[in-house]
Amino acid sequence: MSEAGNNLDWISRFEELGALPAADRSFIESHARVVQLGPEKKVFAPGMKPDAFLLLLDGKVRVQQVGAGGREIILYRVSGGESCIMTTACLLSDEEYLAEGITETDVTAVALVRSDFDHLIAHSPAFRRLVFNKYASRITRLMALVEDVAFQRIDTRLARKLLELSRGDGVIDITHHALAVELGTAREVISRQIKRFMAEGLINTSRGHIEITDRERLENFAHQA
Amino acid sequence: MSEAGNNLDWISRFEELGALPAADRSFIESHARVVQLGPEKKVFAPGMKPDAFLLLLDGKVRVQQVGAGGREIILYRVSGGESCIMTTACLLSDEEYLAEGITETDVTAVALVRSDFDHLIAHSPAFRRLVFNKYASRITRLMALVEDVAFQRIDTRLARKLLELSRGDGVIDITHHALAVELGTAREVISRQIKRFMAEGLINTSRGHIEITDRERLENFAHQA
DNA sequence: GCCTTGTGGTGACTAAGTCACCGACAACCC
DNA sequence: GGGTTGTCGGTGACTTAGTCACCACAAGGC
Repeated sequence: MSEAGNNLDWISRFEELGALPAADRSFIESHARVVQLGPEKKVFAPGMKPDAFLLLLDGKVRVQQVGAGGREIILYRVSGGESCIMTTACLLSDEEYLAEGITETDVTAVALVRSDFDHLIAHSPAFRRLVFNKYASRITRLMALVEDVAFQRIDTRLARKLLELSRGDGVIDITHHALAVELGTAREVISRQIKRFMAEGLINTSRGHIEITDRERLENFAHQA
Repeated sequence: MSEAGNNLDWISRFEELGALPAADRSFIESHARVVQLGPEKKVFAPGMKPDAFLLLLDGKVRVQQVGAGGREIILYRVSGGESCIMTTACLLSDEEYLAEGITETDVTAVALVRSDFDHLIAHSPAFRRLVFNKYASRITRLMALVEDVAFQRIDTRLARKLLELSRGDGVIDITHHALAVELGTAREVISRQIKRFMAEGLINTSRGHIEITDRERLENFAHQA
């Protein structure tokens, strides 16, 4: 974890921070630490307790859970401009992390130690809004995830995930294993489903690579039921 | 929804409210509405938006999601002394309810309209703590639920649920269908698992009734993996 | 008595997950 | 180049979970 200088102009890049009153902005500027991390680094792990509030400026962090049998599932991702609710939740309720957070890209974040976080929450309505708006909408997303896992067929879930991950050109670079982790299932299940999609002519695949060839029919799978 | 007088002494019954500074307490007393509801009433449903913050004084509300195929799963319960995060989340982020809330007993609650809620959040650190502590710990519970649904076998999950629901005497009055809703699975799956537990001598059952006869071995099922 | 509703039991089937293994291929070292 | 190693993906055989259709029985209303 390397530290960068404190006098970058990150605060203006971060739109919602830019909207804060001048007093809050200068409080943050003088108290926050800017932190940088490479890709595939662990930000936190189960059993740890957060010591600082984190605001992502740039990059992406995935938060995933590891089950008993070693299977994993991705709960959500935090990207530039957002804070991690897991961290906020644990800070607020003084609990341990249950999941792990892993950087997926180079990441730049702002860290505020607990006492500074408490001070801002207490004194800045704008900062409170910034923290709790995202926080709240993440809860509804988590509930939607429960429904997804409990009730949706995996062909539906895989089709959705492929569409979500595909860039405009319908190309995805990902392994079957990584897709299994996205959905919290087993690699073989993904492999077989991918084979079926390919037999149907919906996609083309090669090692570590998937190409959507019939987006329309794939969307039919995604939106069924 | 019937209204009771505003001058009950509910505020002292609610320990965490009792800890609030006098100014906050009197603000709540003068602005809050006390609401009473019978059992099995819908408090909110998917698509609605909350218009007031709710603090449960007495009773129990279950929050559950209905999936596409009509299957249901219970996300969590709110009981006396707690606020409903779903409501708080939707208030804070201006979103619609995704799940439904149903009273399980007679319920007494305190309702604070949005503007009064905002005022307290802004001006009372103690009220903020009260709201967000529970809020935060509920998030970690939701994540644990995701793991449970995604990775645990249903014999494990059922054993756990039976132990959780059993009173001290190991007696539970519940139908197979209701158990299926608790776990987000199908009634037949529960019926068969119950049959296996009975064949193993772990429980005794009759219509709408389950009795744990070998708690120790049932706990082995619950704690496996 | 009959009829309706709620409850749970069951067989036959499909879907999903597990286990064990294997082959293809890429990366790396020598 | 050849050899080793690790990742990636394919597959058969099996178990577990969920679905579908139907039936039997109990409780309560009429």
